[in-house]
Amino acid sequence: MDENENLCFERSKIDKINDLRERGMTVYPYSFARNDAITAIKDRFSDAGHEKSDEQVSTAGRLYLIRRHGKTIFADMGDADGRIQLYIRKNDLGDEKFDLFKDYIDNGDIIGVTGHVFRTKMGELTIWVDDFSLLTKSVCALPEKFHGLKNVETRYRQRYLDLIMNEESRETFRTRSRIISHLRTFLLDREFLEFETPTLQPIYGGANARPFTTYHNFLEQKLYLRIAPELYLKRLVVGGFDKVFEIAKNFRNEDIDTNHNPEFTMVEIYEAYRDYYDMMDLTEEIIASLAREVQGSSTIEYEGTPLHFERPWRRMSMDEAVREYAGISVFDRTVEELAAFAREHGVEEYESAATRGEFLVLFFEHFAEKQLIQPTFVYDFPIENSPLAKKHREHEGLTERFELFIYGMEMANGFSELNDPVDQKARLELQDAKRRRGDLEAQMIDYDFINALGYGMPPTGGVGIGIDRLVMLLTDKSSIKEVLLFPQMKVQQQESGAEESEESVESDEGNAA
RNA sequence: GGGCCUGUAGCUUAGUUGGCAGAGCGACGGACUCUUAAUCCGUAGGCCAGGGGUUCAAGUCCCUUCAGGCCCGCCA
Repeated sequence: MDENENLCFERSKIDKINDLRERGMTVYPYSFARNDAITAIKDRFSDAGHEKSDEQVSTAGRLYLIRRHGKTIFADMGDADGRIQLYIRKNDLGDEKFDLFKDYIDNGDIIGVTGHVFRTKMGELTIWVDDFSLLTKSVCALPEKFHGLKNVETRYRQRYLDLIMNEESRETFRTRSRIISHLRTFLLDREFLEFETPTLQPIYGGANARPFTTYHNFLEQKLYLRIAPELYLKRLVVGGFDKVFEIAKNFRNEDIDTNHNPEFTMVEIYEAYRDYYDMMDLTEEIIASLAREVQGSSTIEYEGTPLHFERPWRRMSMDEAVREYAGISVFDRTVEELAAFAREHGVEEYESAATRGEFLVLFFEHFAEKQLIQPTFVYDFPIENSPLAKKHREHEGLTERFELFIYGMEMANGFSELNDPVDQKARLELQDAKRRRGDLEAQMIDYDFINALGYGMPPTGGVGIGIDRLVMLLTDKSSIKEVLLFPQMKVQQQESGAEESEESVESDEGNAA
């Protein structure tokens, strides 16, 4: 083995494979007639006694723990959902077959077995093996059998190993799958249509964030990975699909931490003839339903804190939240008074705030956000940083926008969608001006989107729910990396060979010029 | 961007005021027909993340680079 390749291959296991092939054996066969999953066998034979069952079973899986006892072997075999013990005797298999197992089968190998089920003297449900076949030889050593794989970095970088070794990790991702599946069913049952809109977008929008940039060689044009599907889904509402959703991977070129990964999953939902109150109701229903589905209860525990999902949830305007947690109402004060208040209380970045609306957001984030532990909707955001939300029906300077906070984390964001094309044009022009002044996260103007609104979008409510954070909440994980199968990690430096040459990847900037 | 912490064999890890780098599992060889972290005997396996320094002597102290974790800031 070339040591520069940094492979986990083990000499002794490669040697075994060569021996087996010399003896005419197939080390990597094509299929196996597996009749039962392990959990099915355990269920079916739960009341088995010490006598072998009449019925023969056939199952397959990975060997986790082989215990050799001379002419007898015990082994634990596991598949996706369970483990079961195997009992193998020389008397039953014959010398040749038994020695084949004894000498050539290792922990980590995948085998198929046929046999009968019984319970050992110690009470363990076990397959008394009549015959086995090697289905896949593992050439890399499994981590330690008792402590398993603990190293966090390895668990993220080699998730397959994490999944092989850690049932807790498998359980987390099973739950993630169930959450997405249940979410989809929930919406389909309510006659929403699921669509897929472009991930590669010539103009990005729908959120304030820095994009990833790429280039299409044939079209000879710059493209962006979407930061949100919002503007495309609203085009569908214009087109007449009045209940739509997309479970979308979004991409944001920003920092990575325990709550952020450059690519993440969000469900965005739009329903015509609804407003933001309706979308709060819908969000509440969805998340409460998911909690019940996953935890079997409307109360879950997150980092030791019970969170209550029974409806209705607390709702407060941003102004109310600031009045309660900061003890000040921005609408009763001058901007100068607000700046003084901010300085007194150590509010970061207050120098750039010039309007009551901006102070409202600053104070909310500084005083209130982290305190919103139980599910809480905060609504009526200032117009300054909500360019896609409809103006408030009563309050000047505010929009009909809400966010949902749980355990201080932002979980969802929704609006009464802005459908006045003239207003939308003006708001995006404002964003564009900010962008041109160097605000890297301000939005571009998508004139085609404005034209779509020009044809008329019915009054519409929309909401986006962050799926990764929801999975964190429902699986009690404190890092987003624990709920992403393959979190983004920095590429590890290769031992630099002399022939190392940069693939001639064309740089975005160069091509975009 | 700031702070704190971590990196020792394939895995899990010990390593004292600086004094020969140790164990368990796994691997390899052997014994063992109801074990289950099986047990018992033996063998091999380490550039202590990389680089530099202090010292008679560095896993240990200092500087630096890399990777990772946690917290803060920033950000939907």
